[in-house]
Amino acid sequence: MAEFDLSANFIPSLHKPSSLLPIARHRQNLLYLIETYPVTIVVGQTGSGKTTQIPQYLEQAGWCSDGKVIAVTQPRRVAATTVAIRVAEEVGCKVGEEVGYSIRFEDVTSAATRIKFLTDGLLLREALVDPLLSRYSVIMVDEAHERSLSTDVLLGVLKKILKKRPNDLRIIISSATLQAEDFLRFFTGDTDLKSKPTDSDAMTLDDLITQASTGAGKSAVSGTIINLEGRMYPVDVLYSESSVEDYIEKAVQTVFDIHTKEPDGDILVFLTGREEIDTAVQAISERAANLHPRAQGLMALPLCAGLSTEQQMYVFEEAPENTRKVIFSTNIAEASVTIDGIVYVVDSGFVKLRAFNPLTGIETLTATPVSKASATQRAGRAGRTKPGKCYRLYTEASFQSLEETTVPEIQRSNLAPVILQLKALGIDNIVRFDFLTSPPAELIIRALELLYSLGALDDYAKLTKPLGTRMAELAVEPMMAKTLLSAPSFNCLSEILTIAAMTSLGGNIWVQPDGEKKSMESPRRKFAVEEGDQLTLLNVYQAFITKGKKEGRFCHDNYINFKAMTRAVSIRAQLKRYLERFGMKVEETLSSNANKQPLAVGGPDKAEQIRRCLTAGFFAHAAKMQPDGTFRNVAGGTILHAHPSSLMFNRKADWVIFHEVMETGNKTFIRDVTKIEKGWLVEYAAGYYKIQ
DNA sequence: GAGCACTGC
Repeated sequence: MAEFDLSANFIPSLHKPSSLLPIARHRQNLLYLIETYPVTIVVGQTGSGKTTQIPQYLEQAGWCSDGKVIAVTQPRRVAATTVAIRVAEEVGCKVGEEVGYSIRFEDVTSAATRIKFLTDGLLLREALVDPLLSRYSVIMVDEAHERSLSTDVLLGVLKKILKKRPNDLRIIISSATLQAEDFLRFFTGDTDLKSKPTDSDAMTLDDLITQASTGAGKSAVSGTIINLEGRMYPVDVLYSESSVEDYIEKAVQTVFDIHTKEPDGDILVFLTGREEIDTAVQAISERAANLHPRAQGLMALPLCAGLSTEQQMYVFEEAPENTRKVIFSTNIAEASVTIDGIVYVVDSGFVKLRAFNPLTGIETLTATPVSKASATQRAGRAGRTKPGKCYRLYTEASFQSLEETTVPEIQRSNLAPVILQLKALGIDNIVRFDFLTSPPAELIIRALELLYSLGALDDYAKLTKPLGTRMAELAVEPMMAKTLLSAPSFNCLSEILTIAAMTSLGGNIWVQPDGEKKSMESPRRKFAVEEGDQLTLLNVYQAFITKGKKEGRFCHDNYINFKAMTRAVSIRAQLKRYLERFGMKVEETLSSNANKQPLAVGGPDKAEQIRRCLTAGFFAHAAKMQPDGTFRNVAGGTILHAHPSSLMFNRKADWVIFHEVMETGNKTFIRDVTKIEKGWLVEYAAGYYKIQ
C-alpha cells in the first residue's frame, strides 16, 4: 500500500542548490507582482523550485512581520512533509522552527513557525476555527491543476475570504499552463480576459504591470499570471498507426521494441490496475528469457498503491549491470510518485476513475480514456533527466478526440461531506457558492437529501445544532459521523469508535504476502464474528491492542498490516478527543472483554446494540439477501454482491447494512457488511423509508 | 466463489 510515510526517499534527487534554480532570476518580478496583486498564478514545472523558493523569498521580503505566517498547501501528505524538510534544510533550521509542516496526526510547527506546509484539507479545517484564516499573510495553493476535491473547495473559500481581506491577504496559485487562465478568471471574475501566460524573461516590468491590470476594471480583485519555466527536456511523441485492440499485449510488444532498438534508458508503462500490471509483468518475465543470453537484460517491476511500501521501493533501485528496467504502473506515477532515469514512456491511454452516480447513490470505478492534459503529463515523465520518447498506444486522431482536462473530482463525487463542511463554514447557499466549476445539480440534491435524512440539516437546509455542527467537525463521512453521535444512546460508544477508525482505513487491514492467496482466509476467519464485518473489525482491533502491539509476530502471523493498525489507533484517539470535546463520556470497555471466548463483543446484547447503532447511521445502505446469495437494495432495482473480502460473501443473511458500495467491471460490490433486523430500519429511519 | 486508480480531515 502507498502509505503516508513513503518518506523522503522519493524526492532528494531533485535537490539542486537554490541559486542555480531557474526561478532565482524571477525573484524581483515575483515579489513585485505578489506585492501588487491580490492573486498571482504561478506557472512552472515540477523542479522549477516554485514550491521551495517562493515562500523563502516572501519571508525574506517581510511578509511574516507582525507574527504572520505563510501557508503553502499540498494535495498530499508526503509532499507537505518532504518539502518542509527540504526548505528547513535550506533555511538552516530544524523542521518545526521557522519552517514547519502540519498534516493530520502530525503538527510539526511552533510559535516560531513562519513558513508552514500543510495539506489543503487541513487548511480547510483550520477555517472552521478561524474563518478568515487571519494568521496567514500569504496562502499558496500548490498543484492546483490537479483539482482535488479539497483544493477546489479551498479555492472557493479563499475567494470569499479575499473579499473580506482585500488588502492584507495574498493568494498564489501554482498551476500547469493549461489551466492558468481559468484560475485567474475565477478570482478576477473577468470572463473576457484575453491575457496569455507571461514569459517574464521576454517582458519588462512595465509590460508585466500592464498585462496584470487587464481585467481589473470589472471586479474588485486583480491578478496576474507569471510563467517561470518551459519544459525541461523535449519528448518525442509517437502514435500508434492503427487502433489498438489489446493494449496490454501492445504495451508488452512496444517494450520489447524499445528494448531491442533504442538506446539505454528505463521504461515507464501506464496501465489502469493491478491485474493488468501483473499480467504485463509476467509476460515480460516469460519472454525476456528468450532474449539472446548475451543481450542486455530486461527487468519488469510493478508499481501501484496496493503494494506494500517495501514492494514499491524496488522501482527506485538501480537496475543490475547490463539490465534495463521497465516499470508497469497505475496513475500513481503520473503525479504522486516520481522515478528518475525514465527515458521512455508507454501510455495505454486509459485510467481508472471514480465517479458517483447521483441517481443510484453508487460509486463506480471504471477504466476511462485519459484527458489530453493527463496524456501530456504522462509524456513529460520521459523528459525529466534527458530528451525522451513517449509511445501512445492510440492513434493521433484518438488523441485529438480526448477531453482537454480530466473532469474535476467535485463534478463526480459524493458531495455530502463537502456540503456539510461548507455549511459548517457558514456557507448556506450551496447552489450559489462560487465553485471553480460547479458540480451538477443532481449531485448537490442527492447530498442534501442524505444530510437531511441523517438529521444534519433541517427543513430549511440549515445545519442542525448540535447534531449537524458536530457531524461536520468529525473527520469521518456523514453516515459514520451520525453513527458515532448516536452511539451513547445505544451504550456502545467505545466499540463504535473502534469500528469508525477501522472502516476509515478502507480495506488496508490485511496484507497479502507475495504469491500466497489461499492462506489468507483461515487467519482471517480466526477473527470472524457471525454478525458481520464491522464486528469482526472490532475483534481484530481488540486483539491488536491486547496482543499485537507488544508481540512483534502477532501481525505477521495473522496477516495484519501493522502500519494500518497503528493508524487506526491514531484515528480512534482523534475521534475520541472530538467526542469528549462535545461532552460525551467514552467508557472504554475493551479490558473487560479482552479475555472472553468467543473473542469480541461482550455478549449478545452488546453486539445487538452495536448493530442497531450502525443501522441508525447506515440505514440508507440497507439491502436484503436473495435466495441466490446476492443482495437487492431497498428500492429493489440493483443487484449487489458481497465483496469477496466480506464474511457475507459465503454466509446466509436476511437484511444487512453496508459501509461502502462500488461498481467495478460489471458487478456492484458491497463491503463491510453487517446483519440487521428489517424492523430496525423503520425504527431508526421511518421518514427515509416512507419517502421511498 | 473471486478482487480497488489515487488522495485527504
